[in-house]
Amino acid sequence: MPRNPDTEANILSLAETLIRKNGYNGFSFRDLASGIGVKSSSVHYYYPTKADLGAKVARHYTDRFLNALGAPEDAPAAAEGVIAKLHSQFEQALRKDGQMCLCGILAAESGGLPDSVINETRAFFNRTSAWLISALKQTSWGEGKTDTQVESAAISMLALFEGALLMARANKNPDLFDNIDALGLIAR
Amino acid sequence: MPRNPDTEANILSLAETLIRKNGYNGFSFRDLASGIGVKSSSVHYYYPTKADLGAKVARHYTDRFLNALGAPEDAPAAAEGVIAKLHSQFEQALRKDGQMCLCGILAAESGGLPDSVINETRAFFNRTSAWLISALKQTSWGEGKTDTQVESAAISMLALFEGALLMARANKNPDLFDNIDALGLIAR
DNA sequence: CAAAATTTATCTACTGATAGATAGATCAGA
DNA sequence: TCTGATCTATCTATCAGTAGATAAATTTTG
Repeated sequence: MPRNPDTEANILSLAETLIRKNGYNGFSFRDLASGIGVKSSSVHYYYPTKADLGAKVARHYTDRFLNALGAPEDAPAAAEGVIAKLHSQFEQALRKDGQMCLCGILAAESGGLPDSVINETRAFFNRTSAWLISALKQTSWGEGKTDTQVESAAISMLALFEGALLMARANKNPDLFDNIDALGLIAR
Repeated sequence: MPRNPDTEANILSLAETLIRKNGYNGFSFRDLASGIGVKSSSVHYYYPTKADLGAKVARHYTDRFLNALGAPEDAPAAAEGVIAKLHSQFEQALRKDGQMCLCGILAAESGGLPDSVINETRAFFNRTSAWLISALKQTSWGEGKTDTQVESAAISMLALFEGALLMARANKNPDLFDNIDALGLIAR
């Protein structure tokens, strides 16, 4: 039996997959353990509690998501490009076998989650909308718009993408995600 | 111990509340039983399996939602009015102690739900978007628009509302739902 | 109408499976 | 030999679901 130095990372990765498929209440330490070939006590060794694991999965997901977006200053100069960038970022989540955005599903379940998990979920939306607001302000569309207008567009855009993921998933129809009208949100 | 003839309805109602708070995997027959003051076996008496109960909760919710919308022919004549009607319908869900749309949370969890529950969830989106498409086609905004354009706007609108509910809930900030820009989706 | 049969609604008590979590042993490598 | 990582074994609590009893209400029948 060779040692596997990647156990910790494997747990985190599988936990993300399972949460995005079934939600926080839809997986167990035993699922993780059997999925990567260890015992459930070994999972507890790296992540003492489920809340601890959930919070770290969310943090990891958020960091990766924002890292892929890059610095707001490097965002496309046209608002259409900013939208396209965010769109493709969310679309990757969906195409990778019909998965929800991790924080979308956590937000839906947030009524009964441990505080640490909710806090990380909130951080995802805060950080992503901050990126979007910065990126949109730099575009020519953003010129002459008030802060309130830009913020409203940013939040609406995030909501639109999250909701479209939700519906595409329920309908088992990823194409639905491509047919949404995000450009309408910057039509005025 | 007086008999309670409303047990069946009480179960359905509490099940809806609990699903909207914690999700399908976040409540148990025992939660229902203790919540309404019977034993869990009595819950099984009315709803043999959890899948059965889940599907009936979803069906009941969808019927109530569409009934409140009324016939598409009776929808407001202006597209702005149609949007306002749908908006207020979703807002009620949120204001009634920060709850998600039932089918929104079921859609998020749909990767691991029984087929009967998924089917009812899908029916909610199909029926609601059908209403919205019919209602929008009657408006002056709908004149001259192609079927594809109207359908895209309708689906985008539903997605926007569902996603905004999600975010408002995660942020424990219902006001977020009021600041979204649904009118942008009919700006062109 | 009144007795008998049936149905309805609830209970107690239980099953096998699974949940998250913990204690203590073991084993490999520095 | 000490430390990190994994194991076996177990705990308590809870899960969905079932069996069988029971009391009351209802329906059927003589």
